[in-house]
Amino acid sequence: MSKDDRAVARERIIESMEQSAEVYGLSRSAGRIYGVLYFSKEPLSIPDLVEETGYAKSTISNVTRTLTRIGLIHRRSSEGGGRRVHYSAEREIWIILQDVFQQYIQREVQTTLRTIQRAQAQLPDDNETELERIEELRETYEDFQEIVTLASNLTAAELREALESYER
Amino acid sequence: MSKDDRAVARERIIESMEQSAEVYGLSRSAGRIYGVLYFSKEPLSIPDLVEETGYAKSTISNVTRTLTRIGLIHRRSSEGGGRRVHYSAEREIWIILQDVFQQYIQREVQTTLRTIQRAQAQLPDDNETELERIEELRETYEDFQEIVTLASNLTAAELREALESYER
DNA sequence: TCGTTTGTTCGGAGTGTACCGAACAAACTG
DNA sequence: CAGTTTGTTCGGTACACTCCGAACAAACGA
Repeated sequence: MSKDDRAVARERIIESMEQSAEVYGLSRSAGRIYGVLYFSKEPLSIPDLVEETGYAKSTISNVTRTLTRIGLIHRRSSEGGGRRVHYSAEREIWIILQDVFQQYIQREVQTTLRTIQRAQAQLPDDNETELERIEELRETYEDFQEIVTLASNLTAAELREALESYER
Repeated sequence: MSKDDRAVARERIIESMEQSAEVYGLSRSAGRIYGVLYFSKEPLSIPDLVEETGYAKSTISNVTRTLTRIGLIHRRSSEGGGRRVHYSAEREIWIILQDVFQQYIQREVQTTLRTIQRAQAQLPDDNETELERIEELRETYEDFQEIVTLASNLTAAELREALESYER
């Protein structure tokens, strides 16, 4: 109801975002900065963010760079065309997750799969435990790759529907 | 072909596992220990692992505990029933991933969702940007939760099939 | 032009984490 | 029973990471 209550609710959610940030391998400051931008009506400059978050200017500068690189926030040169830069949050969280998936998981699965395939190519089939293990791994990773590729072409709603409508 | 070549291939894959371990928030040593166990014909004791990996006994002890807790490896008291303990790798990687999902992602999504719902309950509807933002968030997280729940009941093959057979 | 504002870069302090070696507890083997 | 082997616990070191403040570069306004 009161302005205070709303601020408290907002603060709780931002704290939750700080925690989520850690899970995804980012710093707490990244979570807070994203959170503040998420709730802000208009894009914020670096001094604004310093004011809102209490972090040092340099911290804001560094964190906004990585957040921009990942795609969690967007960087806009202000209307005036001047040096001043404004940041806004990407609010389509599904898109963010897909990007993270693309960058981390998929890349990681792909390089692993390549390693496995190369290792396999170098080995003749003289039937040993090791070779079976490697073959096992390859199949699993091929499944992963396919799943990730397919999932990253769907929206959250579509993915949900795909799973809900699936009959075993 | 030669024993050496096979060792090199194995080493490459284990290095790749070290890297994957970091992505999943574990230490490099955890990746290597899992890798060695993955390729081992029979379960290994802590001294065996010291010999194979070069890590200190204490490191092996600590890391095996966390790996066991997560479910990546299994701990077996040896046949003799004595004090000696043997470890073997869980080779169904999909099961591992599901567990990690369950433990990290789902828990995190759930607590966030609870926070949002609580925040929402405290606020009346006096139509502000912030309220819309929170509502937006809630819907997204509800989708996530549903997706994660559904996916964690499927095997990799089933999930793959569900996605492949989905028509937009 | 000079002072002010904005953003980046750099070095450093504080903190957490991975790993090690030593000390210890528990069980086996002679 | 001593001596050995196995596993855990504890303190310490090395290293990476987060964040800060200061110095700097670039653009603005007087």
